[in-house]
Parts: sequence; structure tokens; C-alpha cells
Amino acid sequence: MNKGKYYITTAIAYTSKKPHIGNSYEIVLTDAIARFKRLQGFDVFFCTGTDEHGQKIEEQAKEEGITPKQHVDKIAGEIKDICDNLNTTYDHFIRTTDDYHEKAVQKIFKKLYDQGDIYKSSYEGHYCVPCESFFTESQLVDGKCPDCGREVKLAKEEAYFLKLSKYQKQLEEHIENNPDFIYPESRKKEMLNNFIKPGLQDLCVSRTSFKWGIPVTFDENHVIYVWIDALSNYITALGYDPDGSSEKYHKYWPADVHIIGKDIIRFHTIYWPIMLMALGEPLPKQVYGHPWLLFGTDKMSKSKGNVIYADELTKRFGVDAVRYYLLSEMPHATDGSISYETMIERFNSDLANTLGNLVNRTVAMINKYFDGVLPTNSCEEELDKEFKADILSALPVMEKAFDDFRISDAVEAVINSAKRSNKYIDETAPWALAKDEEKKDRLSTVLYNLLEAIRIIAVELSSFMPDTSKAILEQINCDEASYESILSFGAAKTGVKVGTATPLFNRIDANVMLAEIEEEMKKKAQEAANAAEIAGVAKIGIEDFAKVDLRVAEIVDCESVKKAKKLLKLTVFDGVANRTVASGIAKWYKPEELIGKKIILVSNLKPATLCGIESQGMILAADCSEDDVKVIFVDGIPAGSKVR
RNA sequence: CGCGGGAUAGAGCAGUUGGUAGCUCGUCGGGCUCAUAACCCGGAGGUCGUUGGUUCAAGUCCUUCUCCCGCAACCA
Repeated sequence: MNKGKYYITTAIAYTSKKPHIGNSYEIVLTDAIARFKRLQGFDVFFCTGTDEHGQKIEEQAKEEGITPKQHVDKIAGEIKDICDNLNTTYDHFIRTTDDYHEKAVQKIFKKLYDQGDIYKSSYEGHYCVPCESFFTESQLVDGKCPDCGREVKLAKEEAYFLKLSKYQKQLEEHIENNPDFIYPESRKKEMLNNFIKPGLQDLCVSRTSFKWGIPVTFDENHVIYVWIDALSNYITALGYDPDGSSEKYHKYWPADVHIIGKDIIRFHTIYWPIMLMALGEPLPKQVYGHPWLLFGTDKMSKSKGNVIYADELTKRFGVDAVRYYLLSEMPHATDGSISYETMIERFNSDLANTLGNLVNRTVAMINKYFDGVLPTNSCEEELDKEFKADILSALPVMEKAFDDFRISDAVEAVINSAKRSNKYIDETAPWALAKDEEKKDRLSTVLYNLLEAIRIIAVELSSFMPDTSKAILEQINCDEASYESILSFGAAKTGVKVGTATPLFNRIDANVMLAEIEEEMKKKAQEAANAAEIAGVAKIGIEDFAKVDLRVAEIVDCESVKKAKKLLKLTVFDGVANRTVASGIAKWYKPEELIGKKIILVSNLKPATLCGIESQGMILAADCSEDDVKVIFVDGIPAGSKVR
């Protein structure tokens, strides 16, 4: 049954570095929706890809001593591997360095220029020559470059601009007339009130400060800056061409939904619609800004050694379990957090206990009592009705949940079916029926109902856990997996021999696995630290060391600093006089426990002002680990003693 | 008042337009034995952060304050 076309996209991933599991969530989320729409009978086109231009990539390649293209090929390959590894069913993987994309973007740029929506002007700002960057007045620190601290000068850069202002009214109307356009709703107000209504400034769409981008055909010095390049992927992927687009484009555009991270909602609900208006093309029907995935309460960072990549997780838990976890654990509107503890917990309770065990015990009983072949399903009883109704009620719940992007609710609906089935086993007690030869037919019927419930669950699960879905159908030896077959109860057939009962998910011993993981995390953190620090530190001569004047000093006073979370203000006696030192150890020490202690002071450090305090030196402390700092105390040595 | 998000059972969360406060995990007790120490039932546990207000009715709307988490500034 064909319900029409459905075009769905992810944002394209920036190829500066390998994405971690938080970045990978988006593709899994989108894939689940795409699979569900296909199940429902939509002709789905699912597009993902990579965004490969820009200054950052140019710089990174330079550091690595390779060409931007080589750098981008490597990362794009890694990203594609992740998508494949996660078993996602994208129909097209676009790279912004693809030939057809570059050509189409150049034409788009030209068209907009020719019709006057793009114009040449100049961009004025504070320019830092060594950094080759422009800054606005508010970005400057003490009137100097925020990156390097050097003087900046006023400079002009020639650039092309897109006339956002011209379409402002039209966009505002569109957003107000199409309440579903921006989702979740809370974002809509944010966009309207913060950006659109105050008035849109024209958008700078070209750069001359770097070369790694799509050249402007009619102006050699300029490359097309990110927006027109990256956002256009949604139409160039289908074969859009200002001179005549492909059949595929006419079939699938406009997109039914763009799935993106909440950080880029602005670009997708303001710049992108205006670009399309200018091109005279229809707007996407909906933009869903999904929340972020955090690791515990920490953000993932390489130096902490807690970065988790999708491939590491799938190796440990299996692809389907990772997909299940991401989809079931993420809230639809607020940020979600993942941890190994909850992942193991959900694995054991939902997948192994509830779902896996249900399949296992049912198949085992069919084999045990009927040699794998059920003779009949006609011995119905009153309580079966309620059971069937409960199982069938899951699908409408799922459909509503998918429409609202509440994927975790959809997942929950299926797991609830499994729970209901476990309850049905208890209600009917097949093992008791088995003891009475007269109740054979009833026993067969009960097991049939379970088998059919499991089949429906397996089909519903296919959007989230495709391999598991197949494995279940295989185990019950049934290949009826259509959408129509789960609208009513009874598509499974009697007289078919089921397979042997094989556990789908083996329970995980949390203690063992967590210990293992901790071990590995430590190793990774160690490696990161070693690589970054020891290797990166150049050898110095004794004369360099001699420049550092280290003195023992006594802490005579200490107080915390308002408005600075990390800072303590110390007054230390260096043998001659008192001086003030600011130190970022507030997290580990209370002011009163430091008073009277003796420490080692770097006494000839140039003073610096931190949060309004002039710090005249620095005290020595050791980084025991990422989150543990210990001050080096030297009690018993007179203040003022030189250390060397 | 730098911006933003949050505070609901031991933990993690849901509570749509105001109408009896729920779910998962854990815990305690019971049941069952087909199954992966699993499954099923029941209990305990919450003055919904604080103050005041609107209302017949507030977790939900308005207000005061407190605390926590991101970002910004700060680990000389």
C-alpha cells in the first residue's frame, strides 16, 4: 500500500573530527523514523552526508601536513562507516565536495546574484592580522584580539550578502501560518521573538580569508561560505538544478522533515527557508530540533578519556542494543544523558528479561509440549480478548508517538506489549494446562496467541532493532512482517514448526563489565595525557630552569573569590613581604584549611589580573588526575627559602 | 540582577488545554516453575524546592526567595 512519498534528512556532519556517540544519535533517530514510515507504506527517501568545506578544515589539514581533500576523505569515510555500522538505511549519502553538489551550488549562487538577492558589499570589523580573523566590538577583550591578545585594526573585507530582510515578512507569515513548521513548539517562539521580529540582518555568504570552499564562479577571490553550500545539500542531493531539476527532485521535494540538532535550528528555520523562497522553491514541511546527548553529567572530551564512539559501544553491546538504548533513553525535548550503568540496566531489564526471555520461554514451550508445531488456535477463552486488544493497541500509540517525535514513547509501547505477554503466560499457566491431556487444544491456543503477539512485537520492533526483529521472526519461523499483518490478530499460521529456543540477549554482569570499562577508560585517559603532555613538552636547559625563582612561602590568609567558581585569593608571606596570589583550587580546598600551610611559590612570575585580583605569583600543585588537584605542601621549611 | 535550563518516591524520569500524582529501576513481602537467578501480584516510600497570590479546584497559571547544571568570565 503506497501512502505517498516521504523525504527525511539528517543534518550533514562536519568533517573536522570523528563524531562521538552524541553526534551519532541523530542518524539512528532519523533511521528509526525512516524505517517506520517505510513500514507504514510510504515511499521514503532518506538522506544524510557530510559538510566538508571551511577554514577549520583547511587549517586542520595544514597541521596534519595533508591536503584538505585528503583530510576530508578520511573523516567522511569514518562517518559513513559509523552510519553503516549502526545499520542505518540512508538512500543517499551526500558530500559537499561531490561534483554535482558543487556545480549546483555555484548555479544557485549565480541565480540569486543575478536576480539581486545576493549583492556585493563589504564587511567591516576589527581584524587581527596574525589570526586572520574578524571580530565584532563585543568580542574584543580589552580592545584586543580575544584569541591572541594582540592589537586589532579596523578593516574592511569585501563580501557577498544575502538579502534576508527582503523575505522577513514572508517568513514570519509562513511560521505563523504553519504551526508545525518548527518543532518543538518552544523553539518557534525563540526564533520569532529573538531573531525574526527584531529584524533580520543580511547574511554574509562569501569569504576571501580562506580557499577551501566552492569558488564563486564570477569572482575568483571569493569562496561560498557555509550556509548556501551546506544547506543546499537537501535539494542538490535530489538533483536540484536551477536550469531544470531531476525527476527525483520533483518527486521528493519538499522535505517532510529535517532532523537536526537544537543548535542549528536558527539556520534551518530562517536562512534555509529564505534561500528557498528566493529560489522560488517550496519550503520543508517541518524542522525538528532534537536535544543533546550527554555522557553522565559530563560533556565528552578527549582529555578526560571519556569520549565514547559508536563503534566501541556496538562492539560491547551489539548494534541493536545501542540503537535501542539511544532511542528509548532520549527524551524528545530536553537533553538526555547516557551512562554505562543505565545502559546495562536497560539491556538486562528490557532486552534480556522482558523481551528476550518472553521469546525464549514461548518457543521453548512450543517445542516442549508440541514438538515445535502448534495444532490449533481455536480454543478461545474470554480473557484472550483483552490480551489481543492490548497487543493491538500498541500500534496506534506508536504512530501517534512517531508523529510527535516521541520515539521513546513508541519504544515503550512495544516493550509494554512484551510485558503484557509475560503477564498472559502467568494468567493462563501453560505448564498447568500441559498436565491435563484434555486441555491440549487450549494449551495450543494459548501458545498460538503468544506466538502471534511475539510476531507483532517483532514487526513493530523492526524500526528500532532491525536485526533482532529478523532474529525473532526466524526463531518463530514466520516471514509475515507487513504493516497490514499487524493491524489485526492472527496472521501467524498454525502447523508450522518453530525453531529452537535461543536467547536473543545474554544478561550482562554489571560489576564485571563496569570494572572492565573503568580499566579501559583509565588507560585511555593515561594515553591521552601522555601523548599530549610528555611528548609535547620541549627539553629545556638548566639556564632556562634557573630563570624560575621558586620560594617556600607561608599562607597567612585565604578567602574565596566572589563570581569566580574556581579561584581562591591567597595572601602569602615570601620571607620578605606579603603578596597576593590567585589560584584555581577552590574546588579542592577550603580557604580555612590552607591558612598556616607552607607551599612553593613561583615568585618571579609576571603579575596578572584574574577576576579583578592582581595575582603576584603562582603556587605549585599537582594534577593527580583530571579531576583531582593537590597542592604541594612543604611544612617545616622556613618561608623565603629558595627551591631549586 | 550576564544568558539559558532545571528542582516531582532511594535513583532516573512522565505529567499535554488547571480536576484523585504516575512510570522504570531499586527495595520489602507473596506467587509461580515454561524460561536467561527470569516471570507475575502486592506493599512501603512524595507537604510535586521555598514564599505569597489567582481559582470551587494549582505539580500545572502569576509572584518572592533558595539551590543545582550548562554557556560566558576565571584555573599565573
